[in-house]
Amino acid sequence: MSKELEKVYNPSAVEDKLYDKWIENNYFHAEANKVKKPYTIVIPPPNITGQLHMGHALDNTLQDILIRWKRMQGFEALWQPGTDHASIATEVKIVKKMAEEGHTKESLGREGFMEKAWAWKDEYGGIIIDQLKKLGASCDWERERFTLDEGLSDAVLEVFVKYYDKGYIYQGSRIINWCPVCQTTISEAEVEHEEKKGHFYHIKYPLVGEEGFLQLATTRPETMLGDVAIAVHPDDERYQHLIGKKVTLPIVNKQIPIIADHYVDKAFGTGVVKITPAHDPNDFEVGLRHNLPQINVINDDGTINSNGGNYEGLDRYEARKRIVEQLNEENLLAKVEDHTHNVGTHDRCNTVIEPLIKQQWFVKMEELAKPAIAALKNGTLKFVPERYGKTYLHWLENIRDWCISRQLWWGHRIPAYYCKECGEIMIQKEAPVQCDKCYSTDIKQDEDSLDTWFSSALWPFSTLGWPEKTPDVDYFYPTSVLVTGYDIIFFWVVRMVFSGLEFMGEIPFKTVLIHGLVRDSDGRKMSKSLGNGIDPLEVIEQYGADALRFTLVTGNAPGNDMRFYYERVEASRNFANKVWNASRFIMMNLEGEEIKEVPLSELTPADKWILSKANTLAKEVTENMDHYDLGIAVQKLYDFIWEEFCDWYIEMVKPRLYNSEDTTKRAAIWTLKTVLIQSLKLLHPVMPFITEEIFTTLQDVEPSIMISTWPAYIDAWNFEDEENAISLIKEAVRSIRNVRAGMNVPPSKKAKVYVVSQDDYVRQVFSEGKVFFATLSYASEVIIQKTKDGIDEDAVSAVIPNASIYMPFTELVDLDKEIERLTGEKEKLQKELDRVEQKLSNERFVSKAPEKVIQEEREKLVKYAQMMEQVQERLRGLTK
RNA sequence: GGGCGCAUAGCUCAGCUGGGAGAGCACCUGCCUUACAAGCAGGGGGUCACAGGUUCGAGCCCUGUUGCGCCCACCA
Repeated sequence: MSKELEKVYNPSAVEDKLYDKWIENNYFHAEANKVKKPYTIVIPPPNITGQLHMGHALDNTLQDILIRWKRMQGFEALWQPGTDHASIATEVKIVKKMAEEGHTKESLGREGFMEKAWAWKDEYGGIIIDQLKKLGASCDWERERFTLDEGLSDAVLEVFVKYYDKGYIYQGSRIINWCPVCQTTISEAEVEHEEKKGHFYHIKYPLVGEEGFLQLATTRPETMLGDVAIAVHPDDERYQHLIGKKVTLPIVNKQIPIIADHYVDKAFGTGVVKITPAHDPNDFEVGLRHNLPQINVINDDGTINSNGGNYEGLDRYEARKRIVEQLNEENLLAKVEDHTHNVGTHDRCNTVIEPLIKQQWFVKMEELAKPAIAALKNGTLKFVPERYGKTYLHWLENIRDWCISRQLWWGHRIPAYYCKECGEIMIQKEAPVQCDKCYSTDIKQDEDSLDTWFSSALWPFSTLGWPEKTPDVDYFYPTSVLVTGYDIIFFWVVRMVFSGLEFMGEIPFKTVLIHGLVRDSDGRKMSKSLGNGIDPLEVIEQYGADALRFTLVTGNAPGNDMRFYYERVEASRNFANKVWNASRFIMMNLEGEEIKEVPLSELTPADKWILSKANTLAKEVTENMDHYDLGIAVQKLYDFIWEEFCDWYIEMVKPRLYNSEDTTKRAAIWTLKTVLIQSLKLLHPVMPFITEEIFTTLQDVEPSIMISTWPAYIDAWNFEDEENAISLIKEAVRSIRNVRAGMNVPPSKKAKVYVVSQDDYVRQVFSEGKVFFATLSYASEVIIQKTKDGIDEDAVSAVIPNASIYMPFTELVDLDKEIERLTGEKEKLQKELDRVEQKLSNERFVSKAPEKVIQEEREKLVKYAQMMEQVQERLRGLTK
């Protein structure tokens, strides 16, 4: 009845099978359950345009680890999945595909377009979900949502109307960021500032009514077509006499006033600034202060409009070139300098954005930001690592109103209805049949749609059914933790927090776990344009999902970027294989019987030692996970399983397994199995597949490791004495191996090993561990005695605290080499002794350091002195 | 201009509230020991960027310096 595993772990042979099993058994499903405590994570909804990349792999691995862990801990663990319609990103793709089919948005019209768009969603929207499944994500797929589905759209309308009624949403003509390629507005957060090389054009504006010029510099000469003034600082002595006078605007040949405004920096350039309210955010403000006209000279597509006179129809950059030429011809161009400056670009398409004045919808942020700021300051909301709280605060404290309207079709259409008769604006969830005011039925809905983040801001509660009062909302909200990259704190985290506070009265999550970027092996960002991205699916195919997951959480602290390279994946894969083979070994030795509980009293010191270590491990791993120190937790698991369990315990136990007469054999088998299961459970959240495969093969009692119980610390498993005893034997084994290796003695060459100690306890420890001590130290025989009587003078020796070890080799040993080795040992010990003695003779140390630390130093002193004595004695014996 | 982070072994990185410097990979030596050569045993290798300070004690705390990196910001 004992089962067997394949010789080498083959992930692709088991992963899909196990995932299907989990799904079939509904293990991922969570429901409001009053008996249990909820633990909730909402997935950062991937774009339906997306393919799984390393960033997703990391983000979702972290979430899956937390969810699987909490599920095992007995929480009702919900991982809420779904996807985002990603309005602009998706619309771009849809339009592109339509173009290939010979269609445009205009030719299809809004309805036709939406049909195509939904078809596109049906075809591609599920790809990334399938990819997440390959990773092992234990989302509750029954609950999968989409930001444009009915319920979530209802939430969006509800929120829009409530904000509007409260006066938080308003429509206004403001200067906004316009993308001439995407032909839509974008929010502040979507503008990326790139340092670009450009020019500084110094232009002379002739004074009106007197000789001379005012010289100023600009990086965008084409905007001068829309200049309405030039400004100087009110206190600038150079220009005092000119304030209130006029200059002639070159090219346009129009007189514009010279005004004074504090916005101008006297020290920068000539201290003179051209004012173009329609195309610069600062100038816009200046224009408002001075009641200046706004002259728009740029069309939506980035060409010059009819206000640009001869330049009408030219692209903004062509116009720039020609305007500079004309200025030069007219001797009004003083000079052109090279100049690198920050240029705002659209984060989606990299186009230089154009500030334009347009009628748009905005969310007033001041009041909404206040509670979100307070939540962080009073500690209800926490960031891990903490420093990202500062990023969050800084953004909120300087927040500007949020431009939410987009000139796109793929998204939530703004629920604003205009009466064509009287111009009344009606904001309501359902389209009105007639005008509230004049009862006309000639009503038109606003053409614009909402920023995609408007709907994802509601994700933590809209996915649970809000605005309906569902039991799920009650039970699962607020969620427990949000896992995301630092790059979307502004876009998403901030907006979820203020939305949650506003509509639910509670923060949407207690903790935000921030992770960094996965970079390539040279530290570069993985990107499509560089072509340096690594496909997680390929890694999974080649090494297994567990190896990928393990790699992504190893050797990394929260919030830090990491480099991805295959050597690390190989190391993870090797670890998986190690676990696999250790399990295989144990199963081979189960002897086909179900091992019944063995009383702890029947365990040998070695058994108790590993059990005690496994017990401590459970405690520490749990603590580390509590603090989101997953990297540390994983490191501990790795060390324990590979070193303590495989390299030491399994080797210790072999002689007992191979000896059918050994009375402690059953205890060994029980311990092997118990510790293995404990290790598998602790490892399961990180490596779900391999642990499940082994767990279910190993035993028939429990159907799945993922619904088994997370190991708790057990007092009865704490064996301090045995830990000390085994660590003494380990030290002896290590020093014997060290000595043998130093003399090039092959393992096949066995030797008698004498353990000499005056200490009764030490002799007892070795005598209890005699059998495995012999194997591990390549001994033909182990003799434990109180004195060195009868031991060959030429025997090679090793020293451990309170005992000397002698190995008489039958062949000639190089005595000089032995003396050299012992001398080296002596020097090392002397150094340690000096250090400890110096410390202990320092009065201030003895009087100020904690008692525990002092005691430790004293113990070291005794130990080293004792070892020193043995080494010296040994040296005397050899050199006389 | 403001904020934040990083600088630890040849490489990539851990190092929790300060108490004798760690891992993986690479390197050197020896092993096909009946779980695993994707392995076993042993080993070399670090003025923890620099300079001060606090402390009995600093990789860790404070100040400053240098070099990288990121974020934010309206200097035309």
